[in-house]
Amino acid sequence: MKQEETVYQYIEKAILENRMPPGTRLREVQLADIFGVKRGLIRKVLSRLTSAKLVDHIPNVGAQVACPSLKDGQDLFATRQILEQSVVRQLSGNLSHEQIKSLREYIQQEQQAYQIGDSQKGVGLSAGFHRKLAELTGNRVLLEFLQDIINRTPLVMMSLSQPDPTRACINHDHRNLIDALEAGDSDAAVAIMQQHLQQLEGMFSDETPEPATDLEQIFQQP
Amino acid sequence: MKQEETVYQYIEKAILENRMPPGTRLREVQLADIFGVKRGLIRKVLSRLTSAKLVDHIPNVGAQVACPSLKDGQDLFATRQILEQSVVRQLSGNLSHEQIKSLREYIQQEQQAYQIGDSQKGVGLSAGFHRKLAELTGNRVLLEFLQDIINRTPLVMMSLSQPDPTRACINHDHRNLIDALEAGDSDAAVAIMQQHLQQLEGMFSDETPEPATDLEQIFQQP
DNA sequence: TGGTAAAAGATTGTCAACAATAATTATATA
DNA sequence: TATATAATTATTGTTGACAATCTTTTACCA
Repeated sequence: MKQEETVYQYIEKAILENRMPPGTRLREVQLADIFGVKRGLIRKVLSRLTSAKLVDHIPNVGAQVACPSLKDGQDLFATRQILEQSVVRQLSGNLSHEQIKSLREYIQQEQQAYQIGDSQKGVGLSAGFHRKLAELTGNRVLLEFLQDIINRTPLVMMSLSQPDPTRACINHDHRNLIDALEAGDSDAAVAIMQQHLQQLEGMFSDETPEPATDLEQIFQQP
Repeated sequence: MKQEETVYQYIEKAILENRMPPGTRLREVQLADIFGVKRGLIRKVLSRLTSAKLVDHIPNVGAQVACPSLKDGQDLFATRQILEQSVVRQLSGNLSHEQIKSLREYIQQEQQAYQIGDSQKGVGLSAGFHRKLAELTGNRVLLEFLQDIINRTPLVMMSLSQPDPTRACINHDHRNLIDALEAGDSDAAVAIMQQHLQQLEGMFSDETPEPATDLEQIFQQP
């Protein structure tokens, strides 16, 4: 695979999984050494992460994991409501049996992950469920935007709320949502999504986590 | 001003104003010579324009002005409908007298530009009106997304429709929209926006314009 | 003539060395 | 000791030269 893409995904994953809390400094030479690549490649990756708003870049000082403000979080969730409510309204009553079946299988995986205590995997699958819904609309621009928002959400949660295993999506909601989509009850589907996201947003507080320092250790486990 | 920003805006403007039609090749050394900057700076700018989807980049071949497909255009407009309908619904009945007045002054400028035949300026102001609405929501994420969409729209129109001075926003719609916003008639406001965008989208065809070749000439006039 | 292969040219991609800037430490002084 | 200032170190930013790749031209042959 393309080297740049690999490095990008490693760092992105480490940020999304909160192994590098907001504020953690990302030094170019250090990252280059860790991944065994040239500094120029790291610069490109950090630049991309910056435009994805996962990283803050201060000229002549450097990059650090982004620290979204409370307002950033509120605006993100407000926009997410607009887009995801539209998604479920579009999908409601318009999914094939195969598509419904595929969604049900997906949330079963999700549930299993939580049951065996792998909340890390569960959170990832929960985010994946929302992406899957966006994919089903077939609208690539909408998918692109929602992907962007979904990726930014973990950082917002980390910046603004206590680390808490229950902060993930509620699997029960996902099941109810699929039922409503299958039944073609678009009002119910929209209402479920609205409450679902509101509940997530409700977990904000004003705690600020400590930045990480030991990057080598963080990238031990791929 | 920062050199990179200046160059970015020059090239962006040239693309948005259709001085470089879709498919026009953007050679690094040529652009570097034109703007009197190093090639590295041009590479950064082209990279940013690529992630803004105004430029297509083919590895080891180079950059060219993006050629959005018909589906790209449809998806873009569908997403624009979602976001802009939400904007006017939020704004309806929630604007101060000053804000309404500012909007009216704005479309007066717009109208004047069209009346004196400066359709170039008119198109720019029309796009600005839509951005202004997004700004008034106060939601920076929403603004960011809509800005992105508004910037991509001219390229879509150029790729998919005949160059046509009437392709711009209809000023009359903008006036009616402000009236509805002031009156707090959100349903009317949404309906106006819906029809307004639909009309714009209706101008698609399957013509493909010729790429430009003489970049020096294009950048004569800043 | 038409088509294929080699050579030449043009263009993008990468890198290592250097420059510029910021952060840290050491030093001097009241 | 506390503060200001200078020297040092660490880090990011830039550049020119070279490498890799693609495109065009040329030469050759059936």
